[in-house]
Parts: sequence; C-alpha cells; structure tokens
Amino acid sequence: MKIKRKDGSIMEAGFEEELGKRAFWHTSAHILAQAVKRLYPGAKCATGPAIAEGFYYDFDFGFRFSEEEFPKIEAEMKKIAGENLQLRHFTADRGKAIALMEEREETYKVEIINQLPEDAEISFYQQGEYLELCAGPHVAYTSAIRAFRLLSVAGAYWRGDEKNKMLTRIYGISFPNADMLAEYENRLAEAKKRDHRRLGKELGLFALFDEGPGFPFFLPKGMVLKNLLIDYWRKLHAQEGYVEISTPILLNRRLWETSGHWEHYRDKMYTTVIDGADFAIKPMSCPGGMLVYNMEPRSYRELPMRISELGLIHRNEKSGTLHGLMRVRCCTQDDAHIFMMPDQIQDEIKGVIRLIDEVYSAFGFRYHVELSTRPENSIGSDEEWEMATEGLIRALKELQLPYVINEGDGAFYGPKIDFHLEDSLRRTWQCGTIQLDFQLPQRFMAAYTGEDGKQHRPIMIHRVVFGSIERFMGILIEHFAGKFPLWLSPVQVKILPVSDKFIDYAKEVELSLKKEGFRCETDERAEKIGYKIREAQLEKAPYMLIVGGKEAAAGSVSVRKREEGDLGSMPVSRLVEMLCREAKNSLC
RNA sequence: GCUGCUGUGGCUCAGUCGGUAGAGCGUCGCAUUGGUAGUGCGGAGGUCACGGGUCCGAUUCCCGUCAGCAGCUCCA
Repeated sequence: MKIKRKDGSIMEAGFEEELGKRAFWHTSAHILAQAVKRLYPGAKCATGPAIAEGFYYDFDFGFRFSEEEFPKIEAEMKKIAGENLQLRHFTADRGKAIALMEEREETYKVEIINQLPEDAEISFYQQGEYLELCAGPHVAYTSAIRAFRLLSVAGAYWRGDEKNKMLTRIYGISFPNADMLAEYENRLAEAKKRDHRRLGKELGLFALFDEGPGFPFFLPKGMVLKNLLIDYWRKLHAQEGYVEISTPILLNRRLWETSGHWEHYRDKMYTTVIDGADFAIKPMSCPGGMLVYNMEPRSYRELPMRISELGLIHRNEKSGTLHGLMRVRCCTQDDAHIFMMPDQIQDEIKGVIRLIDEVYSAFGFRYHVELSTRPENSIGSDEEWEMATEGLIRALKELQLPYVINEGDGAFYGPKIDFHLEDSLRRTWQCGTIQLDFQLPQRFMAAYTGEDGKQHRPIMIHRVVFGSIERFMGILIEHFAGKFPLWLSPVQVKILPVSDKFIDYAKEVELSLKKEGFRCETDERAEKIGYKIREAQLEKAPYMLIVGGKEAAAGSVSVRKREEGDLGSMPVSRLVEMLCREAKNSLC
C-alpha cells in the first residue's frame, strides 16, 4: 500500500512516521536474528534495536564471525520476508518467560528477564518458529520488508560495559523496496566524498603519518585555514572582553597533584622526567591559568576576569578511538577560564552560550546541547555539585535552549553544558563546552578581596567554543564539502593565463590582488586553458581569472566563479570591488 | 584498548589458485602557445607496511608487530 504525502510525493505505507520507521527496522532486527538462528543454531541472541538509521543485533556466536557470512544471512532474511510471517504478540509472567528462554538456551535473555521487576508482565513477539523477548513495536507481517543490506560487523560489549564479554554486533538497513535502498546507498557514497580525511588529502590541508598516530600535521593550505579561524576567534574574544595568555605545555608533577589531574586524569597524560623530577605534558590548560590568576592579589573590581588561551594539549587517547582531525592525541583548544563572583555566574554562562551560538550560526552549523552531570570519579561536595548543576540548568532555561541530559558524563571537577555538531555521516562530535568549577579555585586557594574587605573564593568557568581547532576544522571541511566561502578559502583566486605569453600580465593581476589582501596563485604551467580550469575547479578555488590577449590589452580579467561558471570579463578594479563586497559580507 | 576488516609505485586501484608485479592520474623530458572541466608522444618510479615461520621458492599461506577503516568503551 502506498501513501501520498502533503507535498505530493508517494511513500510506502508503514514508513511515513518516525514510529513506523522504528517498527520497520525493529522488525528487520528480528528477521536478522531469526535468519542467524536458522543458519547458526548455536548462536545466542542478546539485544537488537532499531537505531536512527537502520538496526543492529548483538549475538554471541561462539566463533570468529566475519562479513563473509553476510550474503548467506541476507538471502535467508529475504526468504523469511517472503514467508510473510505474522508478528504475534503475547505476554507471560516471569516464571513462564524464563522457562521459554531457558528452553531455547538464550542465556542473555534470561539475564535481562531476571533484572525486570518480579511482577512484570513480560512481552514477547513470535514470527514463525522464532520467539523474541521484546516490547515492540513491530510491523504486522515480515513481508513489508523487501530490501535488506547488512552493513558491517563490529564488536560491542554486553550491556555496554568494557568489563563484560564482547559480542558480535551486526549492523543493517532495510527498506520497503529496492529503489529506496539504492537511494540510501547513493547518499552514503556522496557523504563519503566529503569525508574530511579524504578532502584533507585531496586539498592539501593536513596529513597524518604512521610516525605520529593521532598527531596531525598541518600543510600550508590547512595552516591558512587554521590561522583564519584563529584570527576570527581573537577578534571576537577581544570584543567580548577576553584577554589572552599562553602557558607552558610542560609543568611539574606537584602542579598536577594540586589540580587533581595526577590522580584523576593520569592514564591520559604523557609524562617525562626533568632533573630527576616528574613532569607532565598538559592535557588541559586550566592549572597554568590558575597560576596566572594567583600571581597577585585580586580585587572584586577585576571580576569577572576572562582569560583565554589557545592551549596546545596532548592526551594519550586509546588507539582505536583516533579519527582524522576529529579525535586526535594533540590539539589546540580554544580555552578560556572565567573567574567570577557567585552573582556573576548566570550572566557569564549566558554570555558564553550566546558566543558559541554566534560562532556556530555564522558557519551555518546545526547543533544540539547536552547537560552532563556528576560522574563517579569526581571531587567536591554534593552541595557544590548541586549548586553548579542548577546554575547551568537555570542559564539554559533562561535562554530557552532545548537540551538533553547526559547522566554522569561531567568532568571530574564539575558539570558541563556540551555543544554537539554533526559530521557528514550524521555522527555527532562534542565541540563547545561550558564547565562550572568550584573545585580548582579551592585546590589552588584562589581568592579575591571583596567589597567588604574580606577574602573570598572565586568561582571558575572553563569553556571552549571551537572545542579543538582540529575537530572544528574537520566539521568545517565536511560541512562545506571543501568548498569554503571566500573568506576561508586557502586560495581565493586562481589566475590562469591562456598561454605563457600572458604570464607577465597574470603576475601583474596577481600583484594587484595581493596588495588588496587577497590570497591568489597563478598557474604558470604550459597546459591548455581547459585543463587549468578543471584543476582549479577540483581544487575548489572560489574564483578563477582567465587572462589572455584580450584581457591584457584591455586591463581586464575574465571571471569564472566556482559555483556560477563564466561571468564574462571586467576591469580588475571592478573584480576587486566585487571580492571586497563578498568578503565583507562574511566574517573576516 | 576490544571485535571484525584492510595495508601493492606520490594518489586511486587491478593482479599473482605460491615462481619477485600492472593501469589511470600525478611526476620528469620533448613537441604543441592554446579561450572556460582532461593536447600528443616518450621516460623514470615498487626489496607488494614491517619482523618471523612454512616451503626448493612467499608480495601471495601462517604467526606477531605497526598503521588505517567500521563499530564498542572512552572523549574536545
């Protein structure tokens, strides 16, 4: 059955609503499990939900499972769909439920049932011979699902705990018809083309070498991009009343013991020995910032003090978590520490939220906000944590910013508001964060003299806007698919002489544009003009200037835009005007 | 770190059911001086990631190491 949507397009029934999608993919997960049980009767089923796009199922195969098995399983799944099995729902009490699962030797299911309340009505779905402990929802018949694709196999810990056994997770996607599957696969292929790791190489932005896993190298063009982001950041922070400092990357053990990092963050810190004493490379910039704050007695008149630092930090991230520029072992955090009095908390937090929103909106990013609460491995009293968490919640509410709660994911010294951005495959990455901290000021005995002449303890905010410049660049590259706006393009204008007779004129044009502050390059190679245009287009230069006899005689340039193609010829002065106008409309 | 997969000239990838390898692009040389997405011809370039093992013989099979990819756990 098909449904016509409001916009006139036709959609398969059962797939229109989000709930419909979940039921559809959840049923697909059951079909996967059923196929697996038919082919490998010894396999045990754990759990298998629908996810944002597709579904997965965790199995304990008891043998090394690889993707080579996929065609066999897909074929069996197709067969099950063809059998048009009805999904029949029923409930059972706990004793009966355990008996049903024990009979099938589904030990993981038994463990799940054992953790449900004693008197729970336990819900099951049955399709043909396959019985599944499941709350639903599902589509009515397996035949609704016509196109399957198993995507990948990965390890996943039972119940998400590193200490538990690692199960085999199979990811898949399914659709009501083959066309929709093909469309999905096309979209995935397109997304892969804008992967920042691929574009970083193609566009000469950055590089990673075996010699330094997780330690990215910035190439000349990537460096231009990085510096442009930093210029923009500095200008904005100066406007917002921040001052900038720089603290060393290597500091002694005593400092890290005072801050608590030696005890709570040691496994991620690189250490070394200097003159017989332990030193650590900073994984965060805050302790250095504290030393600067504590250099001299502070007055309430100086607060809030907004001290920023582009801090080069190193963290020993697990090898399996590294990912291009998104997850690295060395990065520059656009950090700032705000020291303030208690009655300044709300305004400061709101100020930072607005600043982050301004930056993300300027780039056209969509983002979502999470509030991370107290983790297990934390320092400080219950009251302080409650006060800090309440403070963050109040600021979010006053700004009417929607957020989700991320239980137990705060820093060891305080709760935080996290800002998450999406990459091309819709995976989200935490970038901005605002952390409220009562602990470090105490540990470092930070103080200020109040209006009352007495000594008081300041409160501290740690915050980043980009997060790390590396990660932000990764998101930026994928967001623009490498086609940066004029102000961010490493090469803004590519000058292409029609033949080497016109190189002199091309250089003349180049010089006049450089005098206006534009980044340009002349392609002096003895290649045909069509070839040079093609290469400049692949380099994603926003402007190309074709210059030959006509232009040299008239003092003009023939302008070609990356997105719009040939714009015809114009005097150099008019081009400069046009470029200035476009640049002014952006952020530089 | 864990599970599975991958690792062939600068790049993208073929290939060898075990007998030391090939294409396109790039690069270099020569010719061509061109008008809005690839000019032609020729040359150079690889101990097939690294270290062991099996074998008459390993890039190919096995083990280990390193790095990468997809997830998990963790996190900016």
